[in-house]
Formats: sequence, structure tokens, C-alpha cells
Amino acid sequence: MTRLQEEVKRFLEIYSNQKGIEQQPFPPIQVQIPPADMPGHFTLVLFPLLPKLKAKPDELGKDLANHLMHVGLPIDTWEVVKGFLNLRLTTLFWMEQLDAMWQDSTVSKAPAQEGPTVIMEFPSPNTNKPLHLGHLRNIFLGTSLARILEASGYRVVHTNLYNDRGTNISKSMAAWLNSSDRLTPESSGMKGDHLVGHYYVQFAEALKQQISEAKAAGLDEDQASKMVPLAKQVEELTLAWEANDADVRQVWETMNSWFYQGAEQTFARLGVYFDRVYKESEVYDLGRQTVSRGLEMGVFYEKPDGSVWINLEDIGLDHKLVLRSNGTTVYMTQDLALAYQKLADFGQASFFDEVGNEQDYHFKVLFEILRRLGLAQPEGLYHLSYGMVELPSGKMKSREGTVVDADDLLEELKEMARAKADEQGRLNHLPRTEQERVWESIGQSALRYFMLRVDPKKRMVFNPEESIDFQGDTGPFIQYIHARCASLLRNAEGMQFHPAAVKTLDYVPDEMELNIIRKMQEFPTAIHQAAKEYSPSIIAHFVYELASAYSAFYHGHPVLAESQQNARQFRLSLTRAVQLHLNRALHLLGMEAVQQM
RNA sequence: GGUCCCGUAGUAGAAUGGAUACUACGUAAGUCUCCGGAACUUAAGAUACAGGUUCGAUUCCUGUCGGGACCA
Repeated sequence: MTRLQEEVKRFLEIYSNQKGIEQQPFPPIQVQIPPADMPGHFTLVLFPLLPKLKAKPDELGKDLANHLMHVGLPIDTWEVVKGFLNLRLTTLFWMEQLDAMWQDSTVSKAPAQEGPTVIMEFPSPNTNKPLHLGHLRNIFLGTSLARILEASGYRVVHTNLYNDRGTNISKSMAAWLNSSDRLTPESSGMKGDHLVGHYYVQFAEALKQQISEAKAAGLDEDQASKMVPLAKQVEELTLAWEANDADVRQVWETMNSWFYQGAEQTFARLGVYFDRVYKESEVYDLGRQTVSRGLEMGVFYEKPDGSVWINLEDIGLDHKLVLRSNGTTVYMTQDLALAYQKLADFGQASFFDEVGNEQDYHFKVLFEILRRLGLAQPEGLYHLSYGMVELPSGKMKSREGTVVDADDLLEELKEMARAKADEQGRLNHLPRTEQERVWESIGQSALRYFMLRVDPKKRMVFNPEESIDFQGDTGPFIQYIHARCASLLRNAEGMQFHPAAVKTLDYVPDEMELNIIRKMQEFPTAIHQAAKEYSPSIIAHFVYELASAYSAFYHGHPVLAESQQNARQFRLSLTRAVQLHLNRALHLLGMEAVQQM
């Protein structure tokens, strides 16, 4: 519809000249899709122009419509209603659109290999416990956004940062060292990341016990949590790690390797991959170099005690510490070092970090420092801040075991999909491995769609019993419509029917059929908007509306059973186009479309 | 003390400052001689409160109340 916009602009020039109004920047004309019960296909909002042009809406609308028709836009009818110019386009135009969709690159799957580079980083887990529901939201958002950005012409590099050192992993280590069994994945039969998490929880329980004993002995909360033997042990382990103690490093390496094995298994199940994996332990030392560079540039300053700071008062923040007086780095320092490392690895690029909104403040500071160090342009930095996932009982806490484990949940969803599929019995003829794939896809669709249809920054409450639905505005519904289309097209093949070029058909589609074409025609716009706003939910809404429109059409319109040949041809073509669009949109949401379910 | 995010039917969500606020679940009533009923049709039900800007405010601004996060 760029043509429409150009012609509107040209009209405004002519019109204002005629009226003797000086050329002035007009507000860009808004082209919108009118509400469903309005007659037009597109609507132009005239209000903003009226004062400047000193015109009445009816006259302006009439002149504009006449101009557009005069220059040959495919306008069938038009009318002005309350300052909106509604345009109805010709049937031929829509038929041509449908034919053009086959060639459209947005429907084909090849992502661009060129274009500006975006370095995405997610989900950046700690290595002391397995992935949970919050990581799943992170991963679903990240995978989907990566695909949406690729579809919009970016080259996306996937990176992940393992927070593999520090207090938390020391806790798991302490519990393992103190345990009598010292289990391994082999001896316990547990998935590695779950085993590490098991010790983490064990530590938390033991620590709690010691603290309450200490409190009973008269210490206050603060003292107790520092003085207790386990707390000291963790501190010692962390120091020993930093001092490169061989024994501690050995245990650390081993337990982390268990974690990686487990986490990688989950990533594989979710179809996540990384072009480059970073570890906090590896960028740890780089931090200090970063600090000295910042000092040379005058971005940081040193206090008499040797600690290094940055003054951010001029942007309404305070002074932030970047290096402690004892020379150890802080979280911020490591993120700065990581930025240097990424630039060295990938060259000039945008940073796109996906981290929960509890770290909004941290990222605000981090990005400001990166700018001052000249590492990035403001527009090249983006923090996708997403809301926490909570349970009806409140915030999830791994320490207390009140988390929804990612692996458990995925398994549960697959089981739900299996139960439903068994009830239908349509997959029975497939080999077991194929059935499993379908169950997995449907189960994941349910969860991915549930999380992606929501604005990323909103906090969400996940109720394990009630949240996942397979009916209505859900992933399985979209999959269902897709599978139906696929099934129809399979049957058509058996009957020797084929989709055809529709513009040559002697057939006039009805409103429902036209609506489906109109919907599909919005797809490229939806992708661009989703990329611009970093919001997969736009794709989710698009795909639901398309599926829903097709479903309504399907009930009243025979396709293969249609006796009139032109109608049949048209509907088959329409079905094929819908199937492609659903498939492509599901892909952008990180889902795999199934052929039957 | 400071900063940030969020308040839309019973529930979960949608709406670049645009038309009568759009869906789904649930509830109620219907549809099936037919290509996949995980479907379709219909009904009831909501913008926290008070101001302001605007031709027009769920959206922007100010304040109040409520929920959440972070910094010190």
C-alpha cells in the first residue's frame, strides 16, 4: 500500500496549491484497517488535515477519492464517514494479491544472511540449578525474536552467557562436599543439572537449620547468616576458587560439566542453539583491564581507597562502583568486559540482551557506561526486559523448591497432547517416533503461545492446573487449523485437484473469502511491526486471527465438495496460501507446524 | 528516601491518540446428511479513581489509590 500513501501525499501537494495554502509539512496520513463491520478495506483518517487545509471532511474526502481513482488505484467504491475516508478495493486487486503471495519472500523461509548484525544474548542461566519456567519464557521470547529479526533483514548471532562462578555455585559445591553420598549423574541416574540443583536446595536447607540454631543461641539474623559454619565454608570456597586452588577447581569443573550436559539436553529439546557461548569465569579477568581502560579515558575515577567508580549524577543516577578496593570485580565490570569480548568476536554490531525486568536498573547503568566508553551507539543497545513469571502462590524460589521445573513442565505438556491425540486416534497409523514428535510439538505450542501472546514486559501468573488450554486462542488451535489445511490439500492431491492462479478464474469471492486474503496481506506489516517493537505477541495475534477467519470460512464453504470448478480452484488456492502463512507464522513464534495431529 | 514497570468483564489477554473498547476461557443457548468437533453460531459481562491536553483519551500529562521490581 505504499502506492496509496504516495498518491495521498501528491494529492495533498496539489490540493494545498490550489487552495493557495503554503506548503507545510503535513502530518503523515494514516492508513488504517477499518473495524470489521465498516464497509471499506482501507481507511484514511482525515481529521488531522482538516485545520491546516481549512477543508470540510466531506469535500476533502471526495476530492481525495476522485484523485486516487483518477490515477488508477484499484478502488471499487468509497465513502466518507465522520472524517474517515473508507476505500473499497476491486475484487481483481485482491485476486492479484493472492497470486502474488506465492512469490512473497515473507512466506518463504530463507532468512537474510546479510544486513546489520545483532548480537542476542539469552537465556544466561546460573549453573547451580536447572532451568525453570522463567527461563522458558526467556527462551521462547528470544527464539521468536531472533527469527522475527532475521525475517526483517538482520543477521542474528545467538550467544549465551553462563554465570558459572561465585557464591551460588559454591553453595552447590559445599553441599556436595559435605554430603555422605557425593552422587554423580551416573550413580544417581539424575540429569546433571537437576543433580546440581538438588545439592543447591540441600545447602539452603542446611544453612537455614544452622541459622535458626545460631539465633536460638542469641545471635541476630544478620550476624547468624554470616557467622554460621556453612556461610564461612562458601566464602572459603569462593576465595579458594579465585586463588586457583586445584582441588576446588576440580570439583567446580566437574559439577559445572554435569550442569552443561543437562542444560544442553533441554536446549536441544527446545531447539535452541548458540553461535558462541561465554562463561563468566572466562571474562572475569578481563574486567580489570576494562577498568584501567576506563580510567585512562577519564570515564571512571579512583577513590583514595583504590576502589573505582563512575559518576552518573548528570543523568539522574548516582555513583556506581565498578571495582572494589580489594581489586575484585563486580557484576557490572564483567558485563563491560563481555561487551569488549563480543565486539572483538563479531565486529560492530548491536547488542540485544534479554534479561528479566528485575535488572532494568543494572542495564540502564551498563548501557550508559558502554556509551561513555565509546563501545556502542545508543540505538545499538537494547535490553528486552520481560516480566517475571510467578505462581499463584507467589514468586518462584529455587532455594525453597517452589519452582516449576522446565523439563517437568515440558514432559507434562507432551503428556497432555498425547492424551488428547489418543482420544482422537488420528495418529495411530504413524510410527511411534513420529507420534512423539507431534505430541512434543503440540505440547510446546501450547506453552509457547501462552507465553508469547502476552506483552513481554507484563508480569504473568502461571497456574499449572489452569493456564494451559488446547481450545480457543491457543497454540494447539492454530496447529489444528494448519493440520486441517494440510489434510485438505493431501486429499485434493488424491482427487487430482490443484491450486491455481486465481486472477484468471471467473469467480467472485464473498466477504469471508476476501477477508482471508486481506488478513494474509497484512502479514509483512505484522512482521515489521513485531521486529520494530520487539514483540512476538503481534505475530501471535495475527496468526490467531488468520486461523480463526479460515475456520469460520471452512464451516460454510465446501472446498473439495464444491461442484463448481472455479469456486473449488479458488478455495483450494486460498487454503494453500493460508497453510503457508500459518506455517510461516508458527515458525516465527518458534513452533514447528505439524501436518496432522 | 530515590528510580522503574503494571492496574481493561468472574479469569487470562488485545487495541501506531481514531469510529459502537476487540478476543479467548468460563457461563447460558444453539449448530453436525458435508472436506478433521482441538470446530462453528449467538447472548450476558470491563477501561481503578479525580483532574488536564485534544475535534477525539484505554493510550499522553498531573495527582490519588492498589500490585510488583530495583537502587541506596
